[in-house]
Amino acid sequence: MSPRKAGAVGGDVTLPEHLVAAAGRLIARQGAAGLTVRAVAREAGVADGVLYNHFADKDELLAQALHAHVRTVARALPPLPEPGTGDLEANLLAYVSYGVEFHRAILPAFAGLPAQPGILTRFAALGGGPDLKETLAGYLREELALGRLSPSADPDAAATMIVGACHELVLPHLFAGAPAAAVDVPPGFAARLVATCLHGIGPHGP
Amino acid sequence: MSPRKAGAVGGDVTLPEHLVAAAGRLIARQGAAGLTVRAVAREAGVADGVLYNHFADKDELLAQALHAHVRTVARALPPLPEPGTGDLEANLLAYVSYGVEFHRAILPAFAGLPAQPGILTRFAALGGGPDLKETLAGYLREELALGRLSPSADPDAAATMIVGACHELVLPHLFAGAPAAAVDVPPGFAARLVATCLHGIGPHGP
DNA sequence: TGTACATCAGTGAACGCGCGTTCACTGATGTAC
DNA sequence: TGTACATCAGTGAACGCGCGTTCACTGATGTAC
Repeated sequence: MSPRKAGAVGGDVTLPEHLVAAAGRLIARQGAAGLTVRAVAREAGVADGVLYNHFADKDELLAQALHAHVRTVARALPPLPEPGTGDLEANLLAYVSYGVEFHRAILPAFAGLPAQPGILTRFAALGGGPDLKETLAGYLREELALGRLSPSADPDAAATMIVGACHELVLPHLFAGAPAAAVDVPPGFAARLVATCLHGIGPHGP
Repeated sequence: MSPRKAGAVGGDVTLPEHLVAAAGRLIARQGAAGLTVRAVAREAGVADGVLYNHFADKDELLAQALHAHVRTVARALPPLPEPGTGDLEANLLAYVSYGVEFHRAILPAFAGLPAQPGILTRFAALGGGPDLKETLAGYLREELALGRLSPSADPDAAATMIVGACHELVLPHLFAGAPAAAVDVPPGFAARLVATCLHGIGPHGP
């Protein structure tokens, strides 16, 4: 009852998993936008058409590979700080570092995808990725409730600015054609972002 | 010595200008990423191949159309405030409004283009677009020199956060497949961003 | 145990399509006489 | 002024290519006897 096995699928990995992993490697290397099903098949070492035995179409395979890629990246990052623990400034710094690293690894994979809405729709149907802005806003709301922030602090506005800054440090490189790995943040810049957010730039500040 | 005129080119507009304008209309409507040369020719009301009499290839035409689109958008926006004039908070608010409007109009046109580096390279060779982050940083540097900001204010960090927030308000819509026009910023959110940037969220703030 | 057969996931050549691009041809206009 | 010709930008059918997808075929494995 067992039919033949695919050429390059080894061990206890199923062929769909093998295909998702191969697509994920290509996504990490060159983004999801320009991928072809033949490139995925070659990377996986299997026949061109085999993906249609396990996935409805190319979009479904790439959406699953994107989802796996995002989870892989998130797993490799250090955990985010808990409200009320440790130094506030250090915690915000951790959020900024996390955001920059996360977007450095994630944005290149998504670059170009707005032109292919099918993949994004299926990716969203899989639950999408973690929402860093909402996570940070939640963290700030709790710190505010704990009295560790100014009573007039605005968690949503602050989270939008901090996460936006993380985007801003990565995005221009994508549009300049630079490789994703070339993104480097000047030493101390994250600390300057945190200090600006904590103390403000207005004339009444310290 | 005058050969025939293109079908739909009227008045004193040259055919290259007519093609760039047609491509610009399509870019404003649906972005540059999925455009085909046939769609541009149909929009312009001319033959498919005529663009190759005036442009090296598709990338050159689209890069010029993008450049024209960006200039058109920038012309339609109100001028940015000058350092040392008017109310500081109102000036920052003007920068935020400008940034949101600018990105709302510009980002959809560029969505998907990182997958087509040729267009971006040619666009950059045309001088690219205005660098809002650098413009805002320059403004803040002058306000700092005029003593209208805290002496410890960090213009680059603040500009990165403010422009990043403008991106952040527009980008998620692009990745959710929403039409560009659907981007709406909650009333007063720009003011909250400015207040957060001016006064900070730290426990020592007001 | 050994042999013949049935199963069905994997295979990869082929299909249809849309793309960017080319180029032989068209025809409106200026020139020559 | 009227007629014949030369010019050359515009035209659009056709080309070559790569894509996503299909499907008749292959062959390793389990089953029957």
